[in-house]
Amino acid sequence: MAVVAVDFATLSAHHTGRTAGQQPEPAEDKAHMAAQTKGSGGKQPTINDVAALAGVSKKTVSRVINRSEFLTEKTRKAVEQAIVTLGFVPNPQARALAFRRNFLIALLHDNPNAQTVLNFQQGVLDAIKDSDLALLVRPVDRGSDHMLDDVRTFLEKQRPIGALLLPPISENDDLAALCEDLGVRYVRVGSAPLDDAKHCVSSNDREVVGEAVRALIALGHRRIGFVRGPRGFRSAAEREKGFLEALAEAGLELPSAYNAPGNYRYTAGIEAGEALLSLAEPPTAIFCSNDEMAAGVMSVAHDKRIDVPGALSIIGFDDSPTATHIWPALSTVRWPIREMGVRAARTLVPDFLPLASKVDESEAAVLGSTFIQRQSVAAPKR
Amino acid sequence: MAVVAVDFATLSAHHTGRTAGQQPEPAEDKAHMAAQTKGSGGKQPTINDVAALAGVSKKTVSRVINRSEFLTEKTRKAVEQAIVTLGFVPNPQARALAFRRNFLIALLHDNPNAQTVLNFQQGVLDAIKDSDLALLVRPVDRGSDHMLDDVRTFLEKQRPIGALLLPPISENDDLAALCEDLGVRYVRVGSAPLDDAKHCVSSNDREVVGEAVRALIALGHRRIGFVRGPRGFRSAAEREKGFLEALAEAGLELPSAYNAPGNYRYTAGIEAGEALLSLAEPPTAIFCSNDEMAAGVMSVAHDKRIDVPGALSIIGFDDSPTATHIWPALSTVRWPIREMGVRAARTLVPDFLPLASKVDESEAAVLGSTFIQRQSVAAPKR
DNA sequence: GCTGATATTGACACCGGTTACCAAAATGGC
DNA sequence: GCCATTTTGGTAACCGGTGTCAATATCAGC
Repeated sequence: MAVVAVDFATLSAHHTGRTAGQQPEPAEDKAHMAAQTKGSGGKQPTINDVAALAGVSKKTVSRVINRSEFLTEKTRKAVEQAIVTLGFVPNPQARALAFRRNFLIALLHDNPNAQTVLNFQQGVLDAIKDSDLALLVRPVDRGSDHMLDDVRTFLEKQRPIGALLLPPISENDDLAALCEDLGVRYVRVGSAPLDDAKHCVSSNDREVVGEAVRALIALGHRRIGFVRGPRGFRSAAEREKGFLEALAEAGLELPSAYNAPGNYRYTAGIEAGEALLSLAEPPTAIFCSNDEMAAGVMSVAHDKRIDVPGALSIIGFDDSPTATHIWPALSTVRWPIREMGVRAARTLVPDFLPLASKVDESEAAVLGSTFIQRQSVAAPKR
Repeated sequence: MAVVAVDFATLSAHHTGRTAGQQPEPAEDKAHMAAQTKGSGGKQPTINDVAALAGVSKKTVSRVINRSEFLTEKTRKAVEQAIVTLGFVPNPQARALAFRRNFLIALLHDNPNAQTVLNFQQGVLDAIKDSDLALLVRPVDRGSDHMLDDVRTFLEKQRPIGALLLPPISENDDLAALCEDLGVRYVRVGSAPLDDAKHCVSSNDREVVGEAVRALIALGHRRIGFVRGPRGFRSAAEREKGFLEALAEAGLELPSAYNAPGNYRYTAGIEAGEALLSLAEPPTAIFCSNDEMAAGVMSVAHDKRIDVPGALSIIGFDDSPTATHIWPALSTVRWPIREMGVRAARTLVPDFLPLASKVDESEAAVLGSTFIQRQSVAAPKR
């Protein structure tokens, strides 16, 4: 399931049977005939048409297309003129076949946060804009038993040059190993370095969470609660570390009652809020590992008529649309996701991108998240 | 900009100049060599390898792949065995070239609501799961002057079988005409029929908005405000019509002061809220043309200490994540977007999908939106 | 004007599939 | 058992590009 760009007739080592896919086959070798596009007034011109019109060989036209340096200006001009005249556009499939390599990169994600995926995608597109590359987007079902097989099938079918792995599936080492094994490049995106610099782009979530917590402490908060992300997620672990470090730095402790479990969902925020705000001595501030849970905590506060931020400060993480839509607007940490998309693409396929957009080796592979102050945070009441 | 799946070396009638795309060409015809994937222990098996192993001709293997009906069970078994043994996966590019048609459909969108795009996308994927098709996703910059040219270039390069147009760009007739002209099938998704049944999938927003408004009236609301969507959007017009019709039905009028402009953004909701709630006689209920603006209105209500829903009921539209994350949870209209994705795909390429998923001609092309009651609505106070 | 070196260009095979067309084999009616 | 008919498999050409490598054009130097 969840296949964005897949499913050529399935006959792989992994799925032996014939697929359910039924194809119209009125008579042998006539399959798909009914589906021919009409085109507006004829076929697309080919490289041969261009060659004929320009009075050169198709190879020369190919050279022009691929910007070979060994061409007379005169020849190039003639060919370009012919190309324009005919409205020629090289056939990507034919090029891919001849090059023995396509021009695709894949974006694999299993992200609950749609905005994150689209922002990252936008960054990738920014990066590959002036290249020959195209992007296939493919959601992955993290929960599925055959997730790895699904991805394998996808990669085998599409054979992209490389794959971009968004968290949380970027944390899956088997997935990285699979890419490696199939000879598909990969770059993992994470909250912290997940791999060597060639295979990873990350942000400094931990530090910035610390910054946010220090801001709370500076305001005078001493009783600060924490809503965790799910166990086993690197992002969750980083956020927790950053939180605990900042607390320790200030000589504060986290009572176990202040440490609420969560799974990044709104309902978990509700539960955590109920638990934390029912305590005899509730926290005056709560750091939530993502915005959705923060929204849950905040609605509990509203239900309980607890003033935010007067009686309770709340901080989230992600800077999702929710963060600005809820009231009061949520202080949160913004992940430079679009920028990470750009960086990830550059790291993945530096050799296919315009020079201008290549990764400067001197740049750190870690991009900075930002703590964003909004109305959900204030000094605690006396 | 905003190109998800594009950009083969650009030399089209529309962009004559050589692109900035720089390619590594250490020596002529050696381009891209450095980028060869290593593959894990050798090349991918081809149809020839399968044919050799199975002791048949490649044509026979091709027949197996394409499920020709004229084959002995014995032959088929032998070929399938060979395919499995070698782990053969047909090369999509080669197939596309030979078929003179690729197996791509494109999803064009320019949607502020990321969740909507991903949900729709998921529906499309559900529909094409067992087919040979793959999906290219491409954001479109509605605001750009050369939007049409960008799309044209994209379609010419990728030559997808068809394109799915999501609102609001689905409302652009020029875009539909462009597809028609290029021989690319298309299906437009809208809040109301935008085209004939072959080219459109829509929901019944108008009716459901009416239902929502009638619910308000039934609760006793008489002073009902309206926050419009942007002028020129079909979706906005439909919602407004539904609203006005329901009001008229009940013999109510919409004072012009109760009719606030909006552009689907949160800030417009804030402005509308400020305006409506500052009136000497403010509305007791406000219908907002989308959730984001509803969130804006709600935060103004909170700022003004107006109790929601006690003193003010609010209804949104979209059932975005925001609707459930804000407090109190927003009553809204859910658009059956995933289902529409399924339907749109079936309408676009019925001849490429398994029989089971073909559109039943008897089904209406209009899918039902649903009014969802949540906590933001109650009877008006006396 | 000739020679050799170098820059440009083209002929041709090939990428991995598919179709057109034909031949061989199997089937079946008489 | 024979011939017409149907099923099956093979050969060659082709889809629209690119790689190889040889052929041709250009040019500096003598």
